[in-house]
Amino acid sequence: MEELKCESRPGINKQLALKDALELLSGKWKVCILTNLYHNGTLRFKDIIASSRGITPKVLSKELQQLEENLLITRTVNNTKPVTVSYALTPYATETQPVIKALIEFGLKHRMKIKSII
Amino acid sequence: MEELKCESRPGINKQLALKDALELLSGKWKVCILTNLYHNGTLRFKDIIASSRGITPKVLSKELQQLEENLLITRTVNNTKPVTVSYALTPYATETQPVIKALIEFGLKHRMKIKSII
DNA sequence: GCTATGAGTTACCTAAAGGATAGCGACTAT
DNA sequence: ATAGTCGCTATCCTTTAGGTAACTCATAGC
Repeated sequence: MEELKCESRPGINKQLALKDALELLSGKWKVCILTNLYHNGTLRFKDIIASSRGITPKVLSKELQQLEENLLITRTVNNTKPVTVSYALTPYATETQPVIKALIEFGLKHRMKIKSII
Repeated sequence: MEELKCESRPGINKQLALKDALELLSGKWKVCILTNLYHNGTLRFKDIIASSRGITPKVLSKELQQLEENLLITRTVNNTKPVTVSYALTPYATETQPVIKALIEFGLKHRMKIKSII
C-alpha cells in the first residue's frame, strides 16, 4: 500500500484515518461479506462462498483474514465431522454501521442523480 | 469494473449503491482532491498537483475527469495568457460530506483500536 | 529563433487485485 | 478401497491502478 501525501491542513491524522477506513472497506468483497454476516449472524466458510456468489476460496480466505486482523470478525473452528469454521461479526463491527449507512444513502442519491436508475 | 453479486436480501439496490459509493471514493487520490477543493474553494490544475504531493498529471487528469463525470466538480477553462483551468466543487458535492465524516470517525476509532496510534 | 508556461496526453512499466483450476489433509460414509 | 465433505493452499494467469518520463499545443516573453 502506498503513502498518502495530502496537503489539507486540518489534521494529517484525519487523512490517515480516511485512508485506513477506505482501505479496510474497499475491494470487491469486504462489504458483501460484512453485510451477509450482519444479516445471518454466523456463517461457515462454505456458506459465505454460497452467499457471495462469484467469490473464490482463495480470495475469500484472504478477505476473512484481513477482516479478522482488523477485529471486525471472529473465526471459530468447530468440532464437527469434517471440520467446519464459523465466522461472525464482533461487537466492534457495529462501528462500521454508520459508515456503511452513509455510503448506502449517498450511493442511492447518486444512482438517482447520475444514472436515473434505482 | 466487475459486477458485484451479493446475496443479502434487503435490497439489491442497496448493494449496488454501496458499490457505486465505494468505487467513486476509492483510489489513492479522490478524497484528497475533494478535501483540497473543499478547503480552498477553487484550484487550478497546477495547484492540485502542488497540494496533492506525489500525484502525476496523468493520474490527476483521470481522477478529475471521473469526478466531473460524477458531477462532484466543475471544470472551467479560463481566458488567460497560458490557458489555465479551474476546478471547484459542485453544490451536489456536499452530499459526500456525511460519508467522508463517517469514514473519518470510524478511521480514527479504528486507528486507536488497532494501531494504538493517533 | 529560443525558451518557458499550463494543461494536459502518450507510451511504457511495475505491483497488486483478483479469477481459474487443482490439490491437500483430516475425516466419514459406502 | 473409493469417493465425498470442508476449509483451505498453491500455481498460474489476466486485469487494473498507478508511477515515470517524455512529448504536444497554444501562447508569450526575451
